[in-house]
Amino acid sequence: MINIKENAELSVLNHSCAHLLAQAVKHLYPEAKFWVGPVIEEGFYYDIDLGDVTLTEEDLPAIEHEMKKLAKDNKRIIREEISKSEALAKFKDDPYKVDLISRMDDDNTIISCYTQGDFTDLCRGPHVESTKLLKNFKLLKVSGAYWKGDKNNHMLQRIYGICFPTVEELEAHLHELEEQKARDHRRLGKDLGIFMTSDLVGKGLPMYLPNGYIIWEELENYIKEKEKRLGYKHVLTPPLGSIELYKTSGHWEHYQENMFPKMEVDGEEFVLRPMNCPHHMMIYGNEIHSYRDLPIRIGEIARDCRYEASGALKGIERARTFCQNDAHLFVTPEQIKSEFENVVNLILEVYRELNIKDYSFELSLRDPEDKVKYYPDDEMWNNAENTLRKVLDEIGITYTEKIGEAAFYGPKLDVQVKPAVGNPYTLSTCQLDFCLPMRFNLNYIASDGTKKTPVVLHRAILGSIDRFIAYYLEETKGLLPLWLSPIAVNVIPVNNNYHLSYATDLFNKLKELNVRVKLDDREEKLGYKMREAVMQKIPYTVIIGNKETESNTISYRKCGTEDTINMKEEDFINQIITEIKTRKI
RNA sequence: GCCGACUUAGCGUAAUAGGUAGCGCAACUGACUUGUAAUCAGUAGGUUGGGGGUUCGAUUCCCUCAGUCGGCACCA
Repeated sequence: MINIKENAELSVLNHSCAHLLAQAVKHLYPEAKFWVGPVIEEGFYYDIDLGDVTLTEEDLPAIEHEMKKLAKDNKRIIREEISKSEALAKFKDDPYKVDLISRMDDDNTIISCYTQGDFTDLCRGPHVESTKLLKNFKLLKVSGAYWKGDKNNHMLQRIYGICFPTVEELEAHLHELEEQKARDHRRLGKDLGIFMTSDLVGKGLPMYLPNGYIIWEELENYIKEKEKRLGYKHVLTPPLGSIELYKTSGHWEHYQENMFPKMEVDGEEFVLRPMNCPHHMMIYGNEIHSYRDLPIRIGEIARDCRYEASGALKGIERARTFCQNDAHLFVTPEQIKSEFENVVNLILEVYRELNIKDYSFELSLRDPEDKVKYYPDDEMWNNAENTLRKVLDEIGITYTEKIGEAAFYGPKLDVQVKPAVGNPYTLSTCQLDFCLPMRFNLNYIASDGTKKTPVVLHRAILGSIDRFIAYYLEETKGLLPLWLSPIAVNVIPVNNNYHLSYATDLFNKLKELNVRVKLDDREEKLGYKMREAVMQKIPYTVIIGNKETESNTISYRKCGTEDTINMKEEDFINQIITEIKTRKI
C-alpha cells in the first residue's frame, strides 16, 4: 500500500486536494469553520466545524461533485506571504485559524497563505499550481475527531480523501483498498473457523474454534520450545489476584483505569489481572536465591484481562482478555546486558523464522512531566533509562526514542510492526524493571553474603498469542505455513468407486505421522471439492485418480498456485514431513 | 468512552413511499460416479438484534438498550 506522506509529489497533490475539499465544503456549508487539513499516509483529511450540521457518508458525493466543478474551473493557486498581524486580520472570522496563528512563534513570523478563486487558506505549502490538477480524487470516509486530539475538547468532523495524478492510479488504489478488506483477520477468522464472538458471552471476549486452537497450540509449542532451550522455566498462575497484590505492585495506583473493577468475595477483594508480573514476583520470592542461581527465567502463556474502551476492540488483535507470551528474567545488574541481548536475539531469530520483515525498534521512556502515570522515583528512572540506552547501544540496534510510552515501572524496548491492515502496533517487548523487585522485597544472596535486589526484565516475544495470530493471518492472507495450518493436506479421490482405497492409504500414512490430513470422500465433483479446498486455504490438495493409481504416484496442487505436480507417494510424504518439521515459510 | 453508519435464515444479500419477507451459498432428501474454483431437482430454515412508543396495522417511522463496522481518543 502506497504511503502518500512519504512521496513528495503525492504529498503536494493530496495537500492541495485538502484545500479543494475545504473550498467545496465552504461553498456548500457557508458556516463551516476550518481547523487543519494535513497529508497522511492514506491520503489527506480536513477537520471542520459545521456547527449543528452532521455529515454522513451520503453527503460526500455532493461535496465531491462541487470539488470536481471547482477543479474544472482551473483556478491558479497563488501563494502570498503576510505578517502575523495581517494574518490575524485576514482570518478574524475563523477562530480556529486565529488559534493557529496566535500560537506561532513570534510577531515577526512571516505567514504564508494560498488562494484559489474565492478561497484562501493558511498554509505552509507547497501546492500544485492549479486546481485543474486535482481531478482524480475520492472522498473516502467521514468521522468525528477531537479538536487538537484531546478527548476533553469538542469534536470536529473529519473528512478523509485521497488524490492521484491519473484516474488509473486512483482506481488501482481503490481496488487495493477493497482487497485489503479480504485479509482483515476478523473476516478470515470467521471464514476459516478460527474464532467467534458472541453477544451473550460479551464483547471483546473472543472464543477460539478448533481450527484456531490448532494455530494457538502450534505457536505456543514453538515459542516454549525455544524458551526451554534458553533455560526458561514455565509456570501456571491464576488469572486473578487479591487487590493487595496489585497495590503492592503499583498497578492499582498506576494502571487502574485499564483494569476491570474489583470484586468482593467473603470480605476479600480481587481483581482480574491486567498483567501477571506480580504473580511471577511471588514465585521468585518463594525461595531463597543465590547469585549463582541467577538469571532465573520464569515464563508463562499467561491469561490477562484488561478493560479496553469499547471503541478500541478489534477481533483478536485487541480484546479484553488475551494470553501473553510472557516471561520475567531475574538478573544481577551485571547480567542485564547479556540477558537483554539474548532477548533481542530471540526476537530477531523468531522474526527471521516467521518471515516478519517490516518492524522497527522503539525505546519507550517515561514522560518526566507526567506525575500520575509513572512510579515516582527520579533516580530509579534515570538509572533504568540510562542503563537501557547503554545496553541497546552496546548491542548495536537502531531505535527511535518515544517519550511517555514507558510502563509505569520502567522503560522498555518495543518492537513495532506495521500490519497489512490498520495501524502499527507493538508485537514484542523487553522491559527493564528496577521497581517491582524492590516493591516485592525480592532479593538474592550476593557473593559477599549480603542480600541484594535483583533486576527484572519483562519480555514478550510473540506479544500476545491472540494478537500474533491476528497479525499472522493478515500477513499471510490466511494462507498459513504448513506447520500452522489447521489442515495441512487434503486428499481427494477423483472417483470413490475406484480411487478411495488408494486415497485412504495415503490419508492413513499421513495421519500416522501426525500430519493434519483430511480425506474429502464426499460424493461431489472434483471441481467442487477443489473450490472448497482453495477457499479453506488448505496448503496441499492431493488428487488421486486413474493416472495416480496406475503409476503408483500422487498429484498435488499447492494452494495459491495453478500447477499440479506429480511425484512418488513416498517423496511427497517426506516433503510434507520436512516442511512441517523445519517450519518452512 | 466520543462522532457517525449499520444489524433481515449458519453465511452473503434483496424488498416494503407502513399492509407480518424473497434470492444465492451452506444444510437436508433424491438422482448423477465425477480429473483441478460451484451437476441437477426437491425439502426445510425468519418473532427482520432486544425492549418500548406512534398506528387499525411496524421489518419499515420515533425512542432506548445491545452488538458490529469506520474514524477519534486510549493501548504501561
